[in-house]
Parts: sequence; structure tokens; C-alpha cells
Amino acid sequence: MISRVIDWYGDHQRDLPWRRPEASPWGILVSEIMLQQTPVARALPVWQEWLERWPTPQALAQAAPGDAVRAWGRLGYPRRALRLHAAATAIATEHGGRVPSDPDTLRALPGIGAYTAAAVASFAYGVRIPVVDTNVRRVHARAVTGAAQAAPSLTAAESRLAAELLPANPAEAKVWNVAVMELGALVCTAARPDCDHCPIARQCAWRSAGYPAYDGPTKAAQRWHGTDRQVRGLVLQLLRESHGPVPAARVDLVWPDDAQRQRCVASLIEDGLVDPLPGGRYALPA
DNA sequence: CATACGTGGTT
DNA sequence: TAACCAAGTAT
Repeated sequence: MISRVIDWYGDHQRDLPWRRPEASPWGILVSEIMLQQTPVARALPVWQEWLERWPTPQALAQAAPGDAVRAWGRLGYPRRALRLHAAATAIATEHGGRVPSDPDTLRALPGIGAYTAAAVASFAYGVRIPVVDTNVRRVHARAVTGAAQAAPSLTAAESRLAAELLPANPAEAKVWNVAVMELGALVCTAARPDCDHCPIARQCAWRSAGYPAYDGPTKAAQRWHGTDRQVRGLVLQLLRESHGPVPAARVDLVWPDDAQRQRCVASLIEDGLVDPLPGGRYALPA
């Protein structure tokens, strides 16, 4: 199964800039943060801009956090931009300007969790460690476990399985990691898996079992309209698109519910995404 | 461990 | 059209 997936990857992988040999660990780290819960097509142009503007962690660390938030554009979850800026600062001041290769050291940086730490260690440095994202979990669930989809959150059994499947050779492990992820992104997709073009269709436990429906617990559906997330998004959009500080009166226009809007502005300030200025004005953090 | 956290394309 | 989905993290 391993060689079939790796061979398939060799023939069908997308040409993504952060996968090229010349990609720096920093470029790979930036890509991983941007790709959290965000499609490749949307992250791609923003990644290009970021790497031109801030080619090193030091370069980003010297910028204002608000510049990072503004350059994040509409990627979503703007706290990622703030945390990436904070990570760059930590890398510049505590790690000699070099992106760490040790997963535990990476994991200690802001915005870097288990997945991103493993991804950077593996993809940037060839560290032999399982990289388990939503694509990988889905492929494992189907091909090995025989379930239509993975559990709502990563289980110990899944981590064990990923560790067992990981090739012993570090270089091979790195390709395996990215290949399984790519298979999940392009073929073994959530809604309409393209089993006719899957390199391991014959070995797939889910297919062999006749595609049984998922019976486990499902994750709660996300709401959007009328939520604080929507209001926060509107406030931040206004500040991103404004050059200087914005008067409170203008912020008031983005959402009619006073209590909710004020609560959201307060939470944005709490998060460090918004700076309250004298005179009742607001701006992205300097 | 469940929930909050953006955004826009696809079904 | 509402729901689902996209390389998760922090609390």
C-alpha cells in the first residue's frame, strides 16, 4: 500500500511552491499556518505575497502585528496572522532566527499545534514523525479501518495507526506523509471520493465492506449568520480596509445590535486583533 | 472534551 | 438555499 500511494503521488502531485526544493522552512511554516482550515487555492496568492514581503521570520517580526493581520486578507481566522507574527518574533529572538526542527520546540510556538509541528518537522527537515491532518485521518479511516469517515476528533487509536503505518526510513516517511495527505485532498475526498482513480482501491477496507455509512458521533454543525464570528469578521474587515484609525461611529455601522457589537469589539481587543485608541477610535495593532 | 474561531466555494 | 467542507489551535 505504501509504495502504491507514493508512486501515485509521484505521478499526480500538485506543483505547490512550498513543496519545491527551494522552499525554506519559514516558507513551509507560513504555508502550514495559512492552510489550517483553508483551501489551497485561497492560500496560494497570499502565501506568495507574504514570502516576498517577509522572506524570513526576522522580517515579519520587525513588522507591526497589524500589518500581518491586514496582509492576511480574507483567509479567515485572523488570529492565525497574529500568532504567526508572534511565532516569528519568538523564532527571531529565542531561536537565532531559524525555524526549529524539533517537534516539541515547534509545538511550543504560538499557533502551532500537534499537526503543524509534525508537518514542519517532516516537510522542512525530514524528521521521521507521522503527520496527521483531516485528509490523512479520512484516508486511514476508509482504507484501513473501513469506516466512511474519521471520528470528530483525533483518537489515540488513530495516532497509533498513523505511527504503525509510517515507513522506517525518514525520507520515505516524509514522502508518505505528503502523499497520503494529497490522496485525501484529490481522490479520497470527503463528499465524493473518486475510487475509480484511487491507487489503493483494491486494498481499501471501506470499499471492500461495500461502503457502509458512518455510524459514529458527528461534529456539531457550525453556525454563521448572526454569530459573534460574523460580527467580528465585519469589524475586522472594516479595519483592514481602512488606512488609519476608525471612529467608533463607523464601527457602529457594521452591526445593528449594540450589545453584541460591543461584546465583539471587546473580544477583538482582548485577542489583540484591535487596538482601542484615545478619542474612541480603533485600529489594527501597531 | 466541547466549543469558539473566518471565509467563500460547492452541493 | 442551507449545509457541508477546507493542511487546526486554544481554552
